Amino acid sequence: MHKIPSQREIAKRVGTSLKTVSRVINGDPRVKAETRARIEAIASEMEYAPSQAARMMRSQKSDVIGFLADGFITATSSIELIRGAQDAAWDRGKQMMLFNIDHHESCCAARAESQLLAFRAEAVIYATVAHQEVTIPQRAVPHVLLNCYDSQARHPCVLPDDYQLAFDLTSMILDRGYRRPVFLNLSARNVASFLRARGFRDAGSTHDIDLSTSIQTAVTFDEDGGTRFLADQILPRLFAQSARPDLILCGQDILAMDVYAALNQMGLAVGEDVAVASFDNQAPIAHLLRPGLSTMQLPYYEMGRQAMLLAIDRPETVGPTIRVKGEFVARASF
Amino acid sequence: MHKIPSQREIAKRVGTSLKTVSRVINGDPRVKAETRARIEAIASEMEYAPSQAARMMRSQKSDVIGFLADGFITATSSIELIRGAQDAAWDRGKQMMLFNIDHHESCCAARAESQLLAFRAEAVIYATVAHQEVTIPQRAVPHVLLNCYDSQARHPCVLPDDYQLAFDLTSMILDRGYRRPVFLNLSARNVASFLRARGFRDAGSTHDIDLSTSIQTAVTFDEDGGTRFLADQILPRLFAQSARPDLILCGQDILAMDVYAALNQMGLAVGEDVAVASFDNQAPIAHLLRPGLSTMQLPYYEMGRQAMLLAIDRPETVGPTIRVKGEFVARASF
DNA sequence: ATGAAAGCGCTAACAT
DNA sequence: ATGTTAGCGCTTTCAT
Repeated sequence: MHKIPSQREIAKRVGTSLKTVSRVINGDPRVKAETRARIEAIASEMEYAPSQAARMMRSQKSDVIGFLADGFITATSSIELIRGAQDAAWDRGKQMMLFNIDHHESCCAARAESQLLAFRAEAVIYATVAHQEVTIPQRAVPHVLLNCYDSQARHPCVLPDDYQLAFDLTSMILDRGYRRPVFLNLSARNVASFLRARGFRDAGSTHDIDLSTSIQTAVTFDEDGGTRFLADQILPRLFAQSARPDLILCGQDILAMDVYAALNQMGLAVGEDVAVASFDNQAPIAHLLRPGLSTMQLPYYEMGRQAMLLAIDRPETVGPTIRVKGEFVARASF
Repeated sequence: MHKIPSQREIAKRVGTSLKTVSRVINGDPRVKAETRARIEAIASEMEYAPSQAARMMRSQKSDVIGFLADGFITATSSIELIRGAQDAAWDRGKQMMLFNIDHHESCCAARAESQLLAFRAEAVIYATVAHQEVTIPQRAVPHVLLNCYDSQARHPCVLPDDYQLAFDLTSMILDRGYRRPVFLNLSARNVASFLRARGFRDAGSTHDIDLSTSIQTAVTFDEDGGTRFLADQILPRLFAQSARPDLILCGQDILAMDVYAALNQMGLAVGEDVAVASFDNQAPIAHLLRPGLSTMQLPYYEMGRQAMLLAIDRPETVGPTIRVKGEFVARASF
């Protein structure tokens, strides 16, 4: 276990002043090339590494950005948010500190907050697993909301453009000639679902097709809070009608899994008898379903990046709402 | 944007010495109750928050543990590792710093390392997505390996007990009366798969059943590095034999998805005509398959915790290998 | 191009 | 029970 030397110790060994060493370490050009080389050699030999603590203290800036992930991080989505933010922080020479918090246990959030205060975090990103409204009061430290928005717009925020995602995907569907798409949406309690339903409907209007009756909620919650999908109840009903759907649009990839199963059970071949499309939360599922599921990928990585850039560049407390578009990933189901 | 006061400023307002304030902040009991109350009141009124930077500098300890996540964090498994470590750090008053690195881009790992040095991290956890062997030389900062082990055992490590997982699951299968289980394993390049195959076989031996010919590799990699499962090729062959399998054990939940599909296609009802069991990587899949998939859950959360505890409590560089057992999650497929 | 001095906020060590 | 002093490692400011 080796003790990391200080600039003073390097200065002593090199026979120069502390300040000159500091200049070299910080890449200040006003040092004679020869002196610089000597110092660099010795520093590296002594395995010098600057002390962030001392730097923070003296310069009064921490280069730390906090990331509060609210709700248990289990979904792939949240990881993409984190990765995007992490990479952006990294690019800008900032250090991101991650905390999993549970909004419902206030003690937990409070501890995270005091940690971030102790590190003098310059900004905080508050991210939720689902696109939702939250209530975050104004704070001393600027906050950026990620995948959520404040009820009173007190903070800048970065959101998936769910309306546009649905609008674009539906337009693509109609452009390819499908005429009777049905949207199996997630719970309408959900902001994303609400926006997507509107995007779906509006894209229909643009093509002179009334899709307002082609939207169904295909998920319920059982007593113990578990999610249940209803594809196997809804689809047989739909296909019993005279005008059968030609495409099933699923609110989530995992719902698509159920839709595939239900369609198979009904003797329908996905991609041939009926097309399926979805919104992408879980790449591995979309990839492994057969035929591969064509999905509108949510821009979580990019959202994470944007949030971090806002956090770094906009010290103001209020700010813009950024909506990020998705990217369509074509596979074989549609 | 409020400037956080220092202990000195509080001392001035209260009319006491700096050190007394320090005592109160740090919960030192040797302060008159009355003085303590006054200081606490003022501190809270001034919104005092201790400076971690100053603390680190003076006390020469950082309370920071680094977490290097090698390979892109996409799998649910990695998040559980991170959550476990995070929670343990938290409980012990440590701060965890997370970095995603890509082993193949050395620049990236180097940057993470210098960051951790700058923060004077007390230990580093190096975690991989897959259970594998790695080569990590001895370092100045103690390393704990998580989900991987050093080729020369130079570091303590925490691993899933894949052998035991398979042994226990297989024993359970045989105890319940199944006599012809088949193990559709992942690639044998994989350490976990290798160990599980042995556990499967040995559990068979314990029951006087030879399972050594009941193990098949059910995954290949296509040119572009994508994974392909072979359930639909393997299963029909197996079921064409006179002695049909009575249970399919899958190396991964996502493979089980394919197995369900293949069995359905063959007109076999999972849970009735044939049982299915699996090793759990992706809870949502296991939960949503119908019937629900019974899986041996990998102990990622617990592994993360253990690794963090090792990192905190064992400053030595070398150390033990900890193998963590899984927990069986019963659903309806077996 | 180089250096000296001060001080960031805190705590360890040692008084009183 | 409380206070004084010194110094952690660095950067800022001001000299030379």
